[in-house]
Amino acid sequence: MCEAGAAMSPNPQKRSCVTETNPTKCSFSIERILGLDSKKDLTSTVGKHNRPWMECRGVYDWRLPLISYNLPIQVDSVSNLLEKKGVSVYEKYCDGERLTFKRELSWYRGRRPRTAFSRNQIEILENVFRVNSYPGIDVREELATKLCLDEDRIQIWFQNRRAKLKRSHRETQFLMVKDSLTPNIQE
Amino acid sequence: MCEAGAAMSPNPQKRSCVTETNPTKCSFSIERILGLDSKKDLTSTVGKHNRPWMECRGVYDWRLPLISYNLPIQVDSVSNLLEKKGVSVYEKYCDGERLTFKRELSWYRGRRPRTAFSRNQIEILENVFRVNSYPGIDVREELATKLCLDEDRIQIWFQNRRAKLKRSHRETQFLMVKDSLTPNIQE
DNA sequence: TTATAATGTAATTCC
DNA sequence: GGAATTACATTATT
Repeated sequence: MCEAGAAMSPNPQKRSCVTETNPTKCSFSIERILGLDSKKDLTSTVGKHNRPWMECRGVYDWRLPLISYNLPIQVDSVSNLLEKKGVSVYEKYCDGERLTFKRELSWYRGRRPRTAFSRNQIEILENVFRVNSYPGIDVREELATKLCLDEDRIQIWFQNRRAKLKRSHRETQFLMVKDSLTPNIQE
Repeated sequence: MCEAGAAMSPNPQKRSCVTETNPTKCSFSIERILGLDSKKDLTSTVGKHNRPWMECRGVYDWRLPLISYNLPIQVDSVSNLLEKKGVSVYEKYCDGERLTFKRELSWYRGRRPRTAFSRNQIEILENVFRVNSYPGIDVREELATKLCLDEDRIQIWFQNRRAKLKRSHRETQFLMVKDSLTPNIQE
């Protein structure tokens, strides 16, 4: 998660840095003491969240059958598979062979199914957002009750909504600056 | 994160629901929606902390120019209001009147750019964490030197890491209790 | 393809 | 230092 876009944030560190070059070659021996060279098992203890939608069956079972068919496609990577035309999401769940694939499979298993807000839900959320984009826990709970949503969904919605607003502001400002800095050559 | 408050309660959403019926007939109290009942003055603490990235210019100035773009406005209604009154962006920063407004602004004015730790940094931090999740100032300083990070980042990282660990423990316990209380009817 | 729900986590604030 | 909450970057779904 952190290494993907590592060039994103400007890191004002200007000391001589051994971070990327040779981390195992530090003069002090923390790495050795801690056995830094051992294979990493950092993923074992992380990412365990409460995901009730994974447990339940029946109406709440959003997952697709795991052992129905065999995927007749050979792919080298999950991304290839994902981008392959004609391969439905349903089929993707059914391959149990490849490691990367399994990893991705479990990944799919662990993600909450995307919530599709109804029109009215959106309408109310937007109305509240216009007045207060940072509703407290009480308002969120009340909204959750009224809208038949988890409070978590409310909170996430407001977070995403704030990000969207900020994005739009940024774009607006960018365009304004761009326009103001661009002399109108046409005339 | 997203586990605030009611994160532990799997909400089956079976309550009586007004979502589709009458969205405009909500019984929210104005004060609560507006967040006026629990509004705290966060502005009094602004500037109380040491935030060198706010002061410096040049290479350390991660911010975009205050004027023209990267408008740190979130509440569009207020923003529109001010702009209609001819208040410039810079003036908005200096506005000492509106608490909610300053609250929004303070986040943008003084927020440190998100640090993207490298893979090696994370690896070392995780290794240290396994051995000691409460490193003293000496270890933190040593880590900071070796990893080319501010000691502050180290401290925050361990703080967040402890929170993460605690979260995972809590969720594991929750699942265990839930499982033990759920008789396996399928046998 | 786009919009946005969901995720992980660094950063902030208050206690 | 912990709890809660936020912004931010990113992923994945529709």
